[in-house]
Amino acid sequence: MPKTVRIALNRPLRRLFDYTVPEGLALTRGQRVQIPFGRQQLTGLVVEIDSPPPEGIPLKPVTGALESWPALPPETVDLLTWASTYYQHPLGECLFTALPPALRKGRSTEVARERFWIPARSDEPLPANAHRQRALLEWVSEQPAPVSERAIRDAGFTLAQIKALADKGRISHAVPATESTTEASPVAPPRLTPAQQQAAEQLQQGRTGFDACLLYGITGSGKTELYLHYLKHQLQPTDQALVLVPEINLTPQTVARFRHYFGDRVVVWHSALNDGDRLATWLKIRNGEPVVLIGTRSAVLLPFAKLKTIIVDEEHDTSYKQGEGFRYSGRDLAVYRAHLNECPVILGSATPSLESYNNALQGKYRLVKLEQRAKEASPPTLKLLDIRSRPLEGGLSRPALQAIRETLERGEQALVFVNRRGFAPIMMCFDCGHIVECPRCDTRLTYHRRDRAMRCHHCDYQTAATSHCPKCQSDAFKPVGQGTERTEDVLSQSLPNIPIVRVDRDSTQRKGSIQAILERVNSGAPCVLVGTQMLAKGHDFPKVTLVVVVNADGGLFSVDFRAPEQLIQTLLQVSGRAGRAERPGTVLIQTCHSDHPLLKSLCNDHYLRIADRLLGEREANRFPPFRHMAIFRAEADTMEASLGLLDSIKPLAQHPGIETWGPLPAMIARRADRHRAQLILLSENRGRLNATLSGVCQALDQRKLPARLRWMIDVDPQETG
DNA sequence: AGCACGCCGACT
DNA sequence: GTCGGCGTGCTC
Repeated sequence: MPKTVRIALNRPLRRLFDYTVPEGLALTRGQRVQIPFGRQQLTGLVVEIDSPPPEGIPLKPVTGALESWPALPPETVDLLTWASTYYQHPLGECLFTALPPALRKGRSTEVARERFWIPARSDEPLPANAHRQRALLEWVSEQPAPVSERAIRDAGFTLAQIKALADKGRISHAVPATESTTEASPVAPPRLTPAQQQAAEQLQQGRTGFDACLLYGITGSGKTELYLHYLKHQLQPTDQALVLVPEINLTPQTVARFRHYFGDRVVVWHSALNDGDRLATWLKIRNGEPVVLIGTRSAVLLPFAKLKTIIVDEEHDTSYKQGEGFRYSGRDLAVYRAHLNECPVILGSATPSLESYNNALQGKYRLVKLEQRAKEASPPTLKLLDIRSRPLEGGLSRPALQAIRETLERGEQALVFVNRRGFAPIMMCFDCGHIVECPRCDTRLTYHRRDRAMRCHHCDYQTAATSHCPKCQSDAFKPVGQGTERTEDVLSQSLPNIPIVRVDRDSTQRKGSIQAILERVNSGAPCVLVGTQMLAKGHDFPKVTLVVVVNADGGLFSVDFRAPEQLIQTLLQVSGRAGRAERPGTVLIQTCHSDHPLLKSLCNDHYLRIADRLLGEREANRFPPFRHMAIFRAEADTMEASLGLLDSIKPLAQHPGIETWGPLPAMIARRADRHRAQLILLSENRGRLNATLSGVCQALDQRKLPARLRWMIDVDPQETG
């Protein structure tokens, strides 16, 4: 009987395929193989060896292995197998996300692997006319060994010349020095303030093996120093470490800070890497080189061989949750990975997610607090500015504008936070009441005055702006509401000679432009920053002493149960930009609801007290984290089709201990001409919820659905609209 | 997801 | 007559 293996493919199939193993081929779990599939040749991953062969199906043999070693080590396969079940996403697609693009489609690791050469002891003569080969040999002998092939070619030699010398045995392969990723010179850990020192000691007092810590450190308390200090103390020379950061925080400054302490050990992983860099970095990780990897969400899936510490910075950040396809949470997988590896994980934030904070309260995570700013400056003072029946210009009230003026007169900088880009979120006719909508979505078009365009922020639709109402031709056709462009314009008019710097997705599209902007701002001249969410994340503006929040009311009455948490987090994060240097900061929050308890507590309480209250509300309503949530989403050409599909699966989901809500149309019911609906599942019991999801998936897989009717599952959804 | 097969409409 | 639209079914 020939041996058989079970193979996962990079296809949206919730099943595996069995193959026989040809005589003499040894396969292990996690190995890449070439296999015949229908009439195509595909790359697969071995997930089970010596699996019992299925009855009555003639098996094809594996064509061959792509490497002699497993591309994914056992721990990584375990992680992704668990994730596949937890998030109800096909195993093959999960596993393949842990491979760099080049390896997903059967490219060889050998071609891509950087070769190194050293001169060899051989006296085989070179032909008299081979002067390039002679020159190459001489050049290689002069370089510190081993010399990378890249360097040889950069020095003006060709692959043919290298090969000719290698064939004559005059040069030979060398194992690349793994020492290339050690610290250039030992640097002492960063100096800590007494408060940081105390927190550092608590971090280090974790039990051996798995240990999860929630580091609550207010903005400006110096969490990054703590991470650096911790890694310096914790990491052995051969260990690997993973530092997860939100995309926007992965700046050259952050990397430079880590490089200062860890030199060439620091390696980055983010969406802007090209396929070549991705493969090279992936191989480093896989080869067990002792890197300190700073990466975004997907870095948690890399095939670390010697992972000994994980840090998740800004753990509350919603961008850790993948919003499509394999909808995993980078933060939650980090914690599970620490479990598998029996290593510590630190979740850091000034505004911890209610999920993590609850875990800390339950004793699942240790809570370490750092509640003092590192520099002398005291925390910013928050003030509510009620704007009911106050005249506004570009969204700014007189007192707010006056405060900005005074800040500038003191030679300091101000930051204005507006939560929408563009000029105005709505264009409305004051004669007929017409509002311009997206033809493909149930949304309003945003007016972008800079390029005279109307744009949908939910699909790629865009059209030229008109000066008259497109319906009744009236010229009483006006922008309504605030966008960053409008606030920028008003500030330019009110504050002539003062630079107004807008920071949003539109103004920072060019690569590196945000860096240029930040450098200019931090050079220190008085200026006003106007921007969205982007400004609230990661960047420090030492000269900013005033933050104005144009409108805080958006999140106060939202239907999304996470809205209050996210409002508070955003406001505190943007507040944290103020007064980072010696000068204390002020935060003015414009609102029409200055007596709203949530906003009042924002000014009076510290974050954990607010979090306690919000958790209380979540508990009273049996929302996560007090029950587990999953959403079935459907989209189709009609709402009837979407709702119909969800209606038909609802009985399958109605098990004891599972509550279902809906199906209901999504908050934006039509998006890019697709009609979307959702069915929400809630349960106290994670296992039962998961089993229910599995059952419904199986039933749906067996059903033949029209091609244009799509469904998906979102476990632990971030957006419930 | 691919890819093939198959069955109808509108072109040289 | 055949080129090509995309509906359906299958992949160990």
